[in-house]
Amino acid sequence: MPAGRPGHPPHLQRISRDSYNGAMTQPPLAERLAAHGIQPTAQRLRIAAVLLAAPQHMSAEQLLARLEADGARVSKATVYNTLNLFASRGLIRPLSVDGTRAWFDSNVEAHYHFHDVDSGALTDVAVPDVEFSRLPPPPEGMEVAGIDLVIRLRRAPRGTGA
Amino acid sequence: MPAGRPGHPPHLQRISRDSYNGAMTQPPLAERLAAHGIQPTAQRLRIAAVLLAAPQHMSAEQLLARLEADGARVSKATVYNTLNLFASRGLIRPLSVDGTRAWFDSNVEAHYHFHDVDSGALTDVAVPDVEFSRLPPPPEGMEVAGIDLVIRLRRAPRGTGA
DNA sequence: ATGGCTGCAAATAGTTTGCAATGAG
DNA sequence: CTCATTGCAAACTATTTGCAGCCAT
Repeated sequence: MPAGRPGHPPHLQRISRDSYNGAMTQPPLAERLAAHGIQPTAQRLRIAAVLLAAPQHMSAEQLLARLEADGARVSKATVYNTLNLFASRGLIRPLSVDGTRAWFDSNVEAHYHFHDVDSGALTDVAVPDVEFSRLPPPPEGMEVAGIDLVIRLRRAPRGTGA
Repeated sequence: MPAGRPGHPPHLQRISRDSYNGAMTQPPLAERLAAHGIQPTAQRLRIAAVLLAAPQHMSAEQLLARLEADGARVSKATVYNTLNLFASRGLIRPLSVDGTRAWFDSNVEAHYHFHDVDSGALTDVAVPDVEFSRLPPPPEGMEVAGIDLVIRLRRAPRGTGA
């Protein structure tokens, strides 16, 4: 049932809570949001549909552009608010890779990143690909909340690649 | 020649290239700058004097505040320009720890960081305290330019600290 | 005189916030 | 009806840029 959107162009808003997810292995978006205590509104679902479609990294700007290209009607403020909401509820993970922009990772599982400093591209590094044989103990009264590992890459001088 | 102190005549900069460093163990600042191909101007030396005084992390804002408190006359633009210049020449290292601000680390030696997510405090983690027993090979044609490791800390529930 | 560096302020970029309007229950 | 959510624009914060003046050469 197409949640009646405000008298908006009918062809644009056709997301109902599961139409985007019917064929996927993951639980429907609405449920995933609900599981994190997030009310499934139309724009939240659209945002989730784009960002949570696959493990990926997106900036607010990218996400907004994508939404607009898809014909979704979501304001910039809502994109930011929603991303922050998702992040605060643990649905997505904010990344600090480049100081100028905020990135959000739809993959909240532990993992690390390659960062191509030339292109800015971010690539996942699976947990088993990294192994710490030693880590410092956290200071008194502190505990480790997470480990962010970013391996910066640059183009190899030449022929050094493999 | 005594370096200008707070409340100083509007026009003149009386820092000469080494007045700030005569007693330190490191090579004079002017030489350090020169070694990185940076011309030692008055404000660059003042900025370097503050930031390079010890291994530490500072934001542009902090640095500017400190300079002003010290009575140095350096504009915000110059602080940013200088930090970027220093960073591009490898004199300091930019850090991406929190997406909202750029941090600069006066310690360019390889090392890692603790980041207290509550207070925002940054603490160094020495290289020998971390050991990787496995790291992924960089993709074809790429080489590792650096590794940024940030261990996020939060206050332990209680009594879990030691 | 020349060229590099600086200060200032305006311009950008990214993100947050205030508030009225809107829609779901 | 009521409340949460949204959109818009203005407000903010962090950073960069344009340009004229100054300094050392």
